Amino acid sequence: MSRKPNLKDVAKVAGVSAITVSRVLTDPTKVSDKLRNKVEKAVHEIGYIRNHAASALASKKSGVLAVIIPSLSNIVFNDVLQGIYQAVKAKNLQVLLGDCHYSPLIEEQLIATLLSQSPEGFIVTGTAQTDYARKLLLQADIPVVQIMELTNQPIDMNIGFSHYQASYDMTKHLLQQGYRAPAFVGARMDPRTQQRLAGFKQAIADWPEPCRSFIQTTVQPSSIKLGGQLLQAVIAESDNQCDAVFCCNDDLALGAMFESKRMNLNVPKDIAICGFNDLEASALVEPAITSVASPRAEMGRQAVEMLFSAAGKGRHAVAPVDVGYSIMVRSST
Amino acid sequence: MSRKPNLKDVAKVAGVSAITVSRVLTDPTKVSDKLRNKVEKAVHEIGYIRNHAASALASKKSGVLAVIIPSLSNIVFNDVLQGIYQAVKAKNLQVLLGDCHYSPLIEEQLIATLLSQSPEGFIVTGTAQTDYARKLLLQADIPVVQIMELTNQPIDMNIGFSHYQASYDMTKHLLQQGYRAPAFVGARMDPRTQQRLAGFKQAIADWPEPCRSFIQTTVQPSSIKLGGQLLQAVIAESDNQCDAVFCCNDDLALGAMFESKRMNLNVPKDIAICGFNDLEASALVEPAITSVASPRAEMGRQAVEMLFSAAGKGRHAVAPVDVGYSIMVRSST
DNA sequence: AGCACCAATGATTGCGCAACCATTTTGACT
DNA sequence: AGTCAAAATGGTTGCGCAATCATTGGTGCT
Repeated sequence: MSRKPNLKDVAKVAGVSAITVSRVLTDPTKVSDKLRNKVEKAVHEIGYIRNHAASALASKKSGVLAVIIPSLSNIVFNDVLQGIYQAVKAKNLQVLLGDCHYSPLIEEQLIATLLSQSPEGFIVTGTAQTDYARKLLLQADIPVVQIMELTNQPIDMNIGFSHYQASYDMTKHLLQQGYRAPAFVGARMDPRTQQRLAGFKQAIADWPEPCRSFIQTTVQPSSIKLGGQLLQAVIAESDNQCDAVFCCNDDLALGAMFESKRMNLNVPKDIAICGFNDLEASALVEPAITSVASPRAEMGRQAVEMLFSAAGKGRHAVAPVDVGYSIMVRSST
Repeated sequence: MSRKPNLKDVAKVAGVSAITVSRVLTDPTKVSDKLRNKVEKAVHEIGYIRNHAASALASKKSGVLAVIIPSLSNIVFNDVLQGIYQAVKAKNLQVLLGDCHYSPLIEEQLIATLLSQSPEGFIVTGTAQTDYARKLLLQADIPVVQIMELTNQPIDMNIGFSHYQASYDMTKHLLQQGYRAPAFVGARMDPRTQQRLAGFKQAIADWPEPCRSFIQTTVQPSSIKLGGQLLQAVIAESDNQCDAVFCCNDDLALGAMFESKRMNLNVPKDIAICGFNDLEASALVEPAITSVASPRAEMGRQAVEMLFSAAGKGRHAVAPVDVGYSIMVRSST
């Protein structure tokens, strides 16, 4: 046999009908032990592997879960992915992963492409999908979960936490520690970073005593190195007045921390540094960096569970889930 | 229209035949401008998305690339993945990603599962596949690339570099710097880590002058924290004799570096520290950490290219590729 | 033994698309 | 205008499987 074996070939070898072979592969309990053994032997003997395309076409089940994240290089989404893969392992699912590079337009194209695989569920990051992307997702009639942030107008289901509120709390923490000239340092400036910036501004505005504040942002992607550069920039721009730096993520914060060492600045005396995401390194550098922790893997896991409990129940089958966050106060502030 | 639109629905709206719509989607140059415009308008209007299962079944092309990595949490494989995704973007391919958690048995199951999707190519990490996994891959009659390491018996194609040689060179560097009691610190102990350990041992053995060496390993997964613990352990075990620590990766090296600060050890005077993989942080901590750099994203990119240039050419269409490495000497040694 | 009922198995059919081949239209040339 | 080749378009069919319904065989009961 040169071509790939199909169900009929197995059936012939096993001396049963094709549909019986199919049943052995999908639900062995439906077949008697005798036939099942014969079939399994035949399958192994000729190395039969089911044709997924035909199976998906006939059954209208693709066994595929579509996931779009904004970046493969940002370790934050890796944690979420790990949770997703862990939850998916038990179920009979394959993950189709797309990286939209923080672009809603690329995301839209990816959604169209991934939808062509008839995924049984869709996980997208954030809430900034284009109108057409939303339309496609709604039309697909599959459960959709938007993760990472919370929104009032979810496409379907939603799990995340408030970056605005977390940032507000962190800024308040800085002010409570006595810092009166905090700076917000942001890179990439994706929607979640902007929400963090908004929380920072509001916390400053709400503070009863007078205080100054500085803002230094760039659309460049985050990196540790960039954190050092932005620290330099904000110190220069503030004319040495700023006494605390709230970095929009821990990569920048680590970079700022390393740079402050080089500049012989004492953290937290000369300047406080805090970040966001609570990467492992943040807790282990000296001084350890105050950061915002959130249960990312758990969020990924729950997103998958939501997809499953929502299957066939129409839109908004599961209420939005706020996974919360914690301000991990450490010696850097 | 409640059910999902299909080719015929689009054809009706556009006033053409179904096959014309199909052509617009697969090769627009085969259709006149007039019809193409009509079709594209209709597609967008009703939000048509091609059914991939049917397409794959009819055309015998799945448009899928299977990739297996040992860990999603190890940032090293992220770099490779990025390269893969970048290379795949241009081609009309989707990536099916599997995480085998460093287990050949899970890998074997994953290979079987992913093969059912009729991938047009397969990328696996390392060279430690089980015999049955190798058989399945060979039988599938698709191009296969083993990445990360080099091997004399590749399943098909192979791209990577010698972890043994890199480790040998790094150890030699330590000895040349005058350290005479280096320790190798390893976690996870996957095949590549073992190759690094072997390189370390050989370099010690080959060194003309007498020197001591220490080895501290664990099968626990790597982490920054673990790096600190292993540093403590190796110092204790060597009775304070060891003067250099070669960590099997940069996570451990960073942890060792942070820990050495806490222990008030001067790096590199009291103790040298070096790592492997050259993560961004390694170059930016103070003192910067000597490490082994390799072109990981480029490796991923090239692996995809190899799959393509090999398509239809049978086994070993492309010779093994050694992407090499560089010892990044920094102030920690 | 006879009956009812359920489990096990089989035959037919259609999922949605692209390959293949047939037909029509276009346009380049005499 | 007429001819022919090439380009554009359409009709029919089958990819391999599982849903559906039909049939067979077995079991427990009176």
